[in-house]
Amino acid sequence: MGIVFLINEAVLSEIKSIYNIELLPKDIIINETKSEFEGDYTVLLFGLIKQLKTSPEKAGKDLGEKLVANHPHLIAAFNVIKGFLNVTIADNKWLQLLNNHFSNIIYGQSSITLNKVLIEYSSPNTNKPLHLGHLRNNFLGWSIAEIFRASGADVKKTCIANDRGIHICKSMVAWKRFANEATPASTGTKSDHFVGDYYVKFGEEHKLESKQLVAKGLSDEEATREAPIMKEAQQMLVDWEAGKPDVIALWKTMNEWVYEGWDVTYRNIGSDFDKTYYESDVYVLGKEMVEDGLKKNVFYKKEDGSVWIDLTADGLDEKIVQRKDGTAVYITQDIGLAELKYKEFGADTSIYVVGNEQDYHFKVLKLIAQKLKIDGSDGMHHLSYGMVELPSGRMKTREGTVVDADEIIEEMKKISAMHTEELGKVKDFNIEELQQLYNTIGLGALKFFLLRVDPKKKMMFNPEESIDFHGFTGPFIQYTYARARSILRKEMPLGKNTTGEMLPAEKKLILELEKYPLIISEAAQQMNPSVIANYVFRVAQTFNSLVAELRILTAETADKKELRLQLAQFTANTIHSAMHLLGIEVPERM
RNA sequence: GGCCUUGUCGUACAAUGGAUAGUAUAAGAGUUUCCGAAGCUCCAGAUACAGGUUCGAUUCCUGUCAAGGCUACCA
Repeated sequence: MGIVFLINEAVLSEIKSIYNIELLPKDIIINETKSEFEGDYTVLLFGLIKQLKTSPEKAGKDLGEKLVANHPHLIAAFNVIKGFLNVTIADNKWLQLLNNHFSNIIYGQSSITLNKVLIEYSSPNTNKPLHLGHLRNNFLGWSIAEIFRASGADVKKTCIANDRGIHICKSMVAWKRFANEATPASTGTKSDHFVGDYYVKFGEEHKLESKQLVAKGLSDEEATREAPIMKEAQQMLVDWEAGKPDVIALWKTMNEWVYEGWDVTYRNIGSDFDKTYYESDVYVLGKEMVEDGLKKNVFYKKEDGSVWIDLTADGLDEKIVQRKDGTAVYITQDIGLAELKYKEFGADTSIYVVGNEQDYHFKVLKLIAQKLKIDGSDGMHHLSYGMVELPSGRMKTREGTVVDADEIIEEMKKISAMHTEELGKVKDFNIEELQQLYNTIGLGALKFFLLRVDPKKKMMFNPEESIDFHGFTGPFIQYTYARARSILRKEMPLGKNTTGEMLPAEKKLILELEKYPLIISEAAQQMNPSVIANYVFRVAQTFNSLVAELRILTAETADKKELRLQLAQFTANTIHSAMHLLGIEVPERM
């Protein structure tokens, strides 16, 4: 049991004995005591005084006295300032908690109800390589899965490859027009980048043709629609759905190129999936469900043959679910996929990790799923994350401001190599060990940078100065781990119980370490890895302060040495575990 | 225009309605005969604006201003 829980329990029982009032655990608010005040934890009394019919000062005094008298093993002292009851935890309690952690707790494992969670993440379009925004998605999805797993859930991960649609047709049209049968192999280009280059080419050509049409007197909007290359792409989508052999063949080839390139990137960043769905497979099911929805009168057909849903009663608009030419739109596949995923995984909670520009889309999707009575639709949850922005604003393919995933990863490794060589602490490493280390540090820096911010918020990425290796960063935490391990390589704790008074630095670290299980459940509840990132940083900081202030291997007494060795080990274990929840590895030396 | 999000030290990020609003960076001052200086210590510096709700508001509500997103028979 965590310390906060124990205090809560004690306060509840004393309130009952003094005032004869039964309160619930959630009625008691307990915070950490601010460092300027005496004490470890603070019970807030303001919210209680109405029910207790007394003043905050009186309630604090009465409660404090009872707590110390009746729970001496837990609470050693108290003081009351205004409506704040500050309590000091008994030194022996800290030691007991520490030892419990050593013997009982397996990190990252707790025993909440075992519910089934399905996480869909990554889900890129097959017309270009992955960029920085995808990385935020991938790191978030992977981390959330791990955090849920640590909270006791049965987690599966899926990916939907958006492998059909106008976007891939654009790359295909441009390739047909301009490539002259070139291939990734013939040009020596990473294959997903190769396909992406033609997507960019399409955009350039489209802009050119639109301009010409505007010169002929068309409006911007008309020109955009009527440009021959756009018409060509639209025709290709119709041909694709009709199964025209040469279109299908080209589509298969170009998609294969993209998958081949992604595989490399996914392996690099550690993304993995229990199952990958393909839009080209599931859109058919989606269309069947549109038929079904028409029969159920959930959808309706307009005169031109397009199919719609009217969501005005729910405060939203009318939304198209199938075009007049009979082809599927974006949301059609998601309707089919929702049904399919429930059939195959039966998850009560189904999380979609998708950017917040699709907030509306997912609101609509959930409503449609509920109206169609798709199983599990009530458990659908959009984990909506903010864009990664550059100092120049949003990343734009056309303006060439996209930060490419492969490039940034390479860049991070290079910087890691540079720093490592400068410090010269691992001169005995061989080439493979060095490569492994640069990979660990570089990816660690990148992942930590993207995960340390609340997912809901947009975040800034400044290529020049964003990725730092000092302060609130992955490498700082990795460094702290290596430092703790270095001490432990010299001597391991014996695992004995120790006695004696706690010094402030020791107590601070224990207080931090003791919270870990609580932090995991908070992160799971909020679906927010930044909770873990902030926590593990505080642990590292606190440990470093202790190391600077106190001696471990040459401690004043044998008991102090044992205690601090245990703290070093506990710190290392916690860092290792918490960083794993973020998908970040930690090196023994760096 | 309508709908949704977000405005916190120079910069990047924190703060279930609680004490003097934290942290990191950059700037300034220290700190290596002693367990790893990618560290540690000290020093400065911010809640867009105006109201409201209450014992108490960065947090909740309203308005103004600012930024971003959605408002496609794109995905």
